[in-house]
Amino acid sequence: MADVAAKAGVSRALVSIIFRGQPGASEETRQRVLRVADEIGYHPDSAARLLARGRSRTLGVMFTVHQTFHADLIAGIYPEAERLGYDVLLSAATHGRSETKAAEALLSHRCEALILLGPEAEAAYLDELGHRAVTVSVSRRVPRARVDFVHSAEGKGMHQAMEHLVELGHRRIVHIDGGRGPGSVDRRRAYRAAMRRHGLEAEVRVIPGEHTEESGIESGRLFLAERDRGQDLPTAVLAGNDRCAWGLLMALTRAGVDVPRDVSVVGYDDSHLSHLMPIGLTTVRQDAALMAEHAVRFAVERLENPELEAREAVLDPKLVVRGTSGKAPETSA
Amino acid sequence: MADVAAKAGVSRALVSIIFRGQPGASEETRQRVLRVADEIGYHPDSAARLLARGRSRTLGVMFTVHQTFHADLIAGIYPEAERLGYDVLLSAATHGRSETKAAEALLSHRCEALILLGPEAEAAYLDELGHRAVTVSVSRRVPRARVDFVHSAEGKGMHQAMEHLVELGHRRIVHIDGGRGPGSVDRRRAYRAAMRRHGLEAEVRVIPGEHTEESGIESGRLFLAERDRGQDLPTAVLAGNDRCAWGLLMALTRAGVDVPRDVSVVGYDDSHLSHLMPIGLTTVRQDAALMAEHAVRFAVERLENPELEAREAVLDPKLVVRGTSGKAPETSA
DNA sequence: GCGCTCTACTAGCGCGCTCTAGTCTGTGTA
DNA sequence: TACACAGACTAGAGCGCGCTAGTAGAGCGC
Repeated sequence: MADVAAKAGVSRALVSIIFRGQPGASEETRQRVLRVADEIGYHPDSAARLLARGRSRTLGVMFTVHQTFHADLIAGIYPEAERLGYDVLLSAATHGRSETKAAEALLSHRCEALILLGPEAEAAYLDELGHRAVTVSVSRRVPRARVDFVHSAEGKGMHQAMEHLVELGHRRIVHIDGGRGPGSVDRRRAYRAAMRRHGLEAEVRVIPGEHTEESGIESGRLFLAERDRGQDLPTAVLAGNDRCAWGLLMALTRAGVDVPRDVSVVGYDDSHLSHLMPIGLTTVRQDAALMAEHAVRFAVERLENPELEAREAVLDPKLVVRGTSGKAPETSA
Repeated sequence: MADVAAKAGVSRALVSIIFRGQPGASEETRQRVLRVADEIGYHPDSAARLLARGRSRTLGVMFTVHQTFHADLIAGIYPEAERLGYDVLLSAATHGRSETKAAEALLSHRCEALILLGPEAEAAYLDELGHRAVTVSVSRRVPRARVDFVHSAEGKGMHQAMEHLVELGHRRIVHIDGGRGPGSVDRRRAYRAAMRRHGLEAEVRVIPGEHTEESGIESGRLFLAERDRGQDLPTAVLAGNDRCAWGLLMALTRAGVDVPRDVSVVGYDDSHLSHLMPIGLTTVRQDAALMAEHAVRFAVERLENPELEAREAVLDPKLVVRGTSGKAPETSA
């Protein structure tokens, strides 16, 4: 920067002004300085800028690397952040890299706010994060923590899915839950409530699972093993999310079970994968772009007005009926 | 930091030493300072650290958000980077956020090296990046650019796949290519060479595509439309990558075409999705963990020894035979 | 001529840390 | 006793910017 200033015959301060796009420099000088900078190959150093300015205008996003729905969310976060003049940095949690590490990395890189996509860490830790920086949790409710919360109305989504299945004549409806996964508790509860409402209390069955393909496959194997022992298959399965639904679909299909003739399968998320299945997946759609937008806006608004309380946005999900759900098999009535 | 120093009754310099884990502080003081820091909630500010140290020890990784193979690579990058004492920052290219933007973001956040996963930007731009920072390209060859290159031996992979198919009696083998996607050129070339070698020049057919599910679906539709017009289906298809193979599989399966009885399908990558298909995907395996390891090591080695020339690592891919490839239908001989 | 405002620009402090070049003890050695 | 030396610690410069407070000069009205 000093070199640019010297070569252009101005002070460093003016170069600074020009690179920040601030008024206070004549058009002529501006052009000259920019040209000189380009020749030298000068790019402002954001570490120094950050340090001097005290603000980074950077949002940190933590996600899970194989969670396809997160990819959809990320795609939605970038444009909104850019619109509001914020940078975005990503940090992934993977097998072998805890959420804690991912979050700390973002924080130490001076992200002003954290957007956590479906965090599974302990509530106490999330609350701590909420005190260290503006924090938004997507999909995972963290009660009593200083954390904004964006999610879809899990209850409504499950309700729609259940109505759909019951209308198709299903009674033996099983739910594979999402374990510690975000939204799981609410979905499980809504499933139970819906079953009860339809007088199907006796049929309630929740299989512990998680939001992975493997979990779906495992549940599928379980059903098949039960069938081989003479039990009936469920007529419909409400999976914890699309990935789980997919795994289940694979397991059933491989074993010659016809979906939806023998078993109906319903997912959750409507990640972009769900219409890329052998038959389109009936699923509960969460609008990723909209959720991302809300998350970014929550973060930015609280950054610009620290007085603000943590808020909650509930978006309406919508059942998307595709090919994996159909009439209940007659024999099962 | 000053607060910690004051409260612990030492100088800032000593606090710095302790937080860097350097020798030069007694165990007793060390404990005391750390305890005080914890009480105050002090975390070292990496922007300032970075500025003062002149080095960030941070690797920037650019990836494409929906490219599942990239997720596998990222999962491999973290542990290796951590082992070598480097931080990792992620920046995604998406629809609406160009690779240029993603890369510039990393650079302006002071990443010392860039690891580009399957970049599709112009070679000239990649070369420019190579001059601005240590740069490693994974999967995409950039001739004559100052960029390290990690990839698998595309030729060998395609060779194995072709031998496999020919052995199964296939002759009408079509290749859906990957367009501008990384490795496409080499794969296309290897496909042509293999066809020639087996005296199948007349059957050579390359369908322009890309590394997406959509591309696979489209190609599938094309084949089906041709069949409806009386043409024969190909007996085997070598897709550009797993995602493309998957899309193709979906399109064919939906139309009642049996894979592998009627058509064999072979993918490329062996992303973690490929064994999650209705029937396991026969595919050419690229070892993501190993590629990631090489990429990180290249970057770090060149950072610590700037004299080093850009290098190339070629890893041997390996055909993984699963369920989607089988004997050629007899009628097609 | 004066004071005023406005534009174009500059001086220099400070952001929070690292790092070099020390100082100050206490201990072993000739 | 004198001297070297290691260990524990500190002073203070400097990393590359942003920003506040300021100056110099042009233009204007009276």
